[in-house]
Amino acid sequence: MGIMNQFGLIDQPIFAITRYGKPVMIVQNEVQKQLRNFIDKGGYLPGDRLPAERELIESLGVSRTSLRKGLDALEREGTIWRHVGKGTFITSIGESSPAQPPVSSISRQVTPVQMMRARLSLEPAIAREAAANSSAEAVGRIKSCRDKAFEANSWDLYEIQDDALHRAIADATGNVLLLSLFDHLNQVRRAVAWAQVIRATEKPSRDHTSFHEHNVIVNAIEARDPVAAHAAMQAHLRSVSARLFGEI
Amino acid sequence: MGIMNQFGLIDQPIFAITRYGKPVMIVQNEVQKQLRNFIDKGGYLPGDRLPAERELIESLGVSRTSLRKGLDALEREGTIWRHVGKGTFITSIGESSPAQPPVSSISRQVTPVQMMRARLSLEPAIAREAAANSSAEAVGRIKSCRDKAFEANSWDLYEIQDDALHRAIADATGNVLLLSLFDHLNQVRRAVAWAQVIRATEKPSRDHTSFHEHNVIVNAIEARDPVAAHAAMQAHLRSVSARLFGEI
DNA sequence: GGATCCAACCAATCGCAACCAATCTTATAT
DNA sequence: ATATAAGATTGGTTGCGATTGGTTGGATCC
Repeated sequence: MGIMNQFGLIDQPIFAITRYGKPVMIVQNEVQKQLRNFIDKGGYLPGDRLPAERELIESLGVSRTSLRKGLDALEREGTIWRHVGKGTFITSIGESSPAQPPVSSISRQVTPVQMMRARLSLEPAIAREAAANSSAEAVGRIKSCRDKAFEANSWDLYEIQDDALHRAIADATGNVLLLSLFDHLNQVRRAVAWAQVIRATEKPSRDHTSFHEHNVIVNAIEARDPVAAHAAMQAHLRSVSARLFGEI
Repeated sequence: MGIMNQFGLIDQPIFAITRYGKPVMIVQNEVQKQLRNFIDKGGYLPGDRLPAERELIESLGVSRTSLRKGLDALEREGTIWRHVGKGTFITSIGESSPAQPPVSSISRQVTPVQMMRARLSLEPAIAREAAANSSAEAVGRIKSCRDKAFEANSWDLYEIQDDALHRAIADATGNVLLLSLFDHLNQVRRAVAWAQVIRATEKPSRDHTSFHEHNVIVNAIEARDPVAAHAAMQAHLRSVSARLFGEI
């Protein structure tokens, strides 16, 4: 390939001096013209794939070196787009798709213990932020959730309200990003819980330790005590963890 | 599945230049388009089961590899879900997740300070988990990243290597979910940083405080000292934060 | 001397086929 | 009738060969 400067390939002279002293734009590589023609006549639309280079050199009757020089120009210009192993494509507008792996894929790989450790990594910090930043209305919503969870008369309903409580806390941070992280975690948690442990362990004793723990958390947040909120949430999750696995 | 890079599947052109200024909405996986069409024409309703992959490749006339790539996209998008031994199903409304808002939306709403607080909420905990669980190979990768960051001779390159270092730490937790949370955070961070602060602040002093902080973190992880790792990461982020905002 | 051509090689990707593990179905034994 | 085992089906994974854009070095031509 040619020499690179900071803008790209140094390729053709931009202009030349005729014998009569009049500058003339050279504009294009001969091959470049052929390529443009080939694309137009061939009816290629945005997104379409051009023939492979090794085929093009036969269609156009040029060497691969100069073909690639022409393609380089077209790519620099933005007309085409190339990628090794795939081919050369007519440029089109696509969404930049960041493409996180789907939750189902994650939930398949993550073990219940890892899930618990992830919750322990994130949720106490969220409780701390909530204590530091929550508005009065947010605290009100949290307390409402706590009460509904307490009054829940079925195990399923309790889980729903427990979910809502934890999410209300994340919402109380006033930090969209933290809320988004919590939601992401929670989505995976639902998938994992559904597929694995929870249902296997005993469902009975809607023991009141969780309710007490909830109270400690909510009180710490209402008291705007970040350290206590962090500790309370950590204790709560450790308690849940202990019930599931018998330890951390 | 295709090869993953740190952003996801390598697939179609990420961006393109509209020479005529008119954006042309195109490009999904091609197969993805076919699949969407197939689902619509086939009258599949939420909860219905799609034909097996080995049948679909005949109906659509594509290879199983690329079919699965299309299905991956649809699953990530939430329109289908799959389970080994059962099949592929159209997502039913009940179990459809609340649809995470796209990264772009979040990055628009989140302030740099909130971003920093989110990092402070998650990354120290990740460092702790890394110290507790990292394998020897993982530590090696981390140290390699640290060295590359140290040797970076441009600010841009440093940022890239710094990114890689932090991600290597998240990877060292061995916890797919934590890694996924980190990636989610990082995606938003890139969008926010790009749009707002970072570039506005001074770029000069590649001061060595960050390098020293990196060393402290890496050493703590290598020493398998979770508490120290947590503290070191927290100190590092506080230091970065101080440089950006002048305080926490 | 510089551009061009050619051939060989590299690395990313794709298509294919075989294999794995979870699940469902069916047959068989008690 | 129920329980258990064997087989079939399904999504998930891996390895191989072919294809494709990217790169390099030497031969050739002006």
